[in-house]
Amino acid sequence: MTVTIKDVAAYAQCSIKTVSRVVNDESYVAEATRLRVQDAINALGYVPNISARRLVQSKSYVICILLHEAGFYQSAVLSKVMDIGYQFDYDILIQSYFPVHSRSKNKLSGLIRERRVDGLVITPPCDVDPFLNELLITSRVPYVQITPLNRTGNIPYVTGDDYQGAYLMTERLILMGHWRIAFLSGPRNHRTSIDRLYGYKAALEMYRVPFDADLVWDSLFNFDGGYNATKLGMAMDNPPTAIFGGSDEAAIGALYALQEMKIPVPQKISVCGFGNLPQSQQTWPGLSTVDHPVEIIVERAVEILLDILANREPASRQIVLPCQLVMRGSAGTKPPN
Amino acid sequence: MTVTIKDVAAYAQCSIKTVSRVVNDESYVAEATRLRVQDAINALGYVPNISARRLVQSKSYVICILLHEAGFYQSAVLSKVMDIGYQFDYDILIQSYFPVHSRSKNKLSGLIRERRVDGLVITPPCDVDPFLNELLITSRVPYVQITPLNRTGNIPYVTGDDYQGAYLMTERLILMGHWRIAFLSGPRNHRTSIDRLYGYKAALEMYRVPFDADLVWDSLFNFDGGYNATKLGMAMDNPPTAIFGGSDEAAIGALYALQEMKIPVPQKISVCGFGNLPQSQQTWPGLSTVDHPVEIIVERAVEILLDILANREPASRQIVLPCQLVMRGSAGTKPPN
DNA sequence: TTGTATGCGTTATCAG
DNA sequence: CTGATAACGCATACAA
Repeated sequence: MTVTIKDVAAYAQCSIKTVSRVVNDESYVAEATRLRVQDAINALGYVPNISARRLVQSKSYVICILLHEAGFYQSAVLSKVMDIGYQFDYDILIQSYFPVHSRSKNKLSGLIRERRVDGLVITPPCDVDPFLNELLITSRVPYVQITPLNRTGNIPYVTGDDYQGAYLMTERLILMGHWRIAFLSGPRNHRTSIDRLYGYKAALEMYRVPFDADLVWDSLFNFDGGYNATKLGMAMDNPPTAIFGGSDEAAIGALYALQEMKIPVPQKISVCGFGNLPQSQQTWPGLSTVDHPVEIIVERAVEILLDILANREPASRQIVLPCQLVMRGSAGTKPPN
Repeated sequence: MTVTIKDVAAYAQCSIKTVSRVVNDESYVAEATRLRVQDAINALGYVPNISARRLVQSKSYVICILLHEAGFYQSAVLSKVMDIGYQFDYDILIQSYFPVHSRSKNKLSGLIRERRVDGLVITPPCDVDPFLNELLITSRVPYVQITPLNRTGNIPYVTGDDYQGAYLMTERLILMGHWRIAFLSGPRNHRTSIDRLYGYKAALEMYRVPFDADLVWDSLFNFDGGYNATKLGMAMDNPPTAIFGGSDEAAIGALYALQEMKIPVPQKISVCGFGNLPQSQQTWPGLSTVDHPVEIIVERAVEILLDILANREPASRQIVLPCQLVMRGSAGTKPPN
């Protein structure tokens, strides 16, 4: 039925090992033999059986991208993954991981323990889950983390410089005259959220702008969170003249809330986000934001993983990429009182 | 090194076949033996080698979702895929397919011909590519299409009723007093685009609203297309009082253009989309749109594929799901002249 | 209810 | 440069 390496060998009148050599581009094959084998392969339409190769090499040639939930950030990650996926020899598996579902745990556990994947890229906030960490350690499967919580040890990771990005944006807002800047914060165990808050605080301090804890609004980094926080926060006695969303999603929620309250942006209040997700350039006004280089981060993470799998020492195992401001229409100078 | 079925058999003092039976939940195993084997498995930490199983069964236990590019629609598809992926025994591979890149072709070709995947879900507009079709036919790999161009033959597909959805929305706009309704059309070879245009035309006809070819604006179904078309179209002598975007993306582009031109929505002009993508509820005003049940479509498509792979006859092989209107703030009654 | 023997299609070893 | 042969770990007829 299916044509195997034996058939090719018979057709080309050589041993299967020689066919194998040709298929795998090994050296020490006479040119004449190589051509004869190539012909045989074409004539018979031979395609190597990947399962056999995997079995004998104990490799799956699959890497897994682990994602927590399906949000806009995750979509951006997946976009890039798709984009590069066809370029290398590994297949890319996507897997969601919800620690609360035991089925999800089992699935992932099987994936790793049965060696169905050679390595993983872990996206936040999967890395905070103890079960996953235990699994990764005990199974000794290689992995690279994206923006992980814990950056001690020798585990490879790639991340954007959230602290620096938040600092830059806060500084910019201050330079535009804003003194009362609300910050939409995210989940407490999310490293990204923590760093961005610190960056915000650091800039305030540097410019001697008093920090007001009442201006740190919990948003969970999503649309609804940003919306609710803004609705609530703008009702305070002394509302801010700028809102800095720790994530684009939250900032877009804030934008929506302000529209609903008929508070004009940026005339009355400025709004900024963090991420520079595709959505941020489609709002009106365009969302000023911090470019968090997701695409490069994903690319680097996959590169490192592939290096490790190939026993190459990666150029760098721990990468922190700088963020940049992207100013659009949603931020302006502080309005006169 | 690694513990195999033999080790378990030795430990449990039985044959490997018996271990195999226990592992695969086959009948005809004495309860006592089963327990002994279970103990051995636990004691030794045995995990079946998936590659060996795959080799001997000639199955990969992997299904592939084929996507064309990385847009918001694709993100919605992936979200759902992720959401259900951990529930079944197959691993999910995502693969992009750009017919113009030969590398992309090679990758896909290898994936299918090397039987690295047992089946595929094809999303639009991948299905219009002749190379892919040829590949799918000759390789005899099972697949299910989502919203395909060609619906003849016996190839399983799942789609939303684009014609009906567009009809409903156009009707609604007419009933709100609109007579001049622009339609943002998509790529000509995109079945979705064609059907939505027909639905639009049919409603106009039904209500005896004259069709004006100048009101069909090319948008490519994306943000930029919608933006450009609107900028251009609104400059005409007799501009429309409503814009019906054949896709949410295009409609969001239109919304942006109108904001930029300071034409108030919905006071001066109504805007509607098609898709009900997550983005459509985050614009201001909220985008009135047609709910295209992507999630259900994906779910059904995967179900059908799994049925086929398990040699079960699917409940239905060709499914057309109705669309529903979702009215939000962006559409209102026609303004007085 | 249990076991034996064989094959799946490669890659790897080591001798020619 | 080439080839015979042994793994790889499991499933499955076929026996017992």
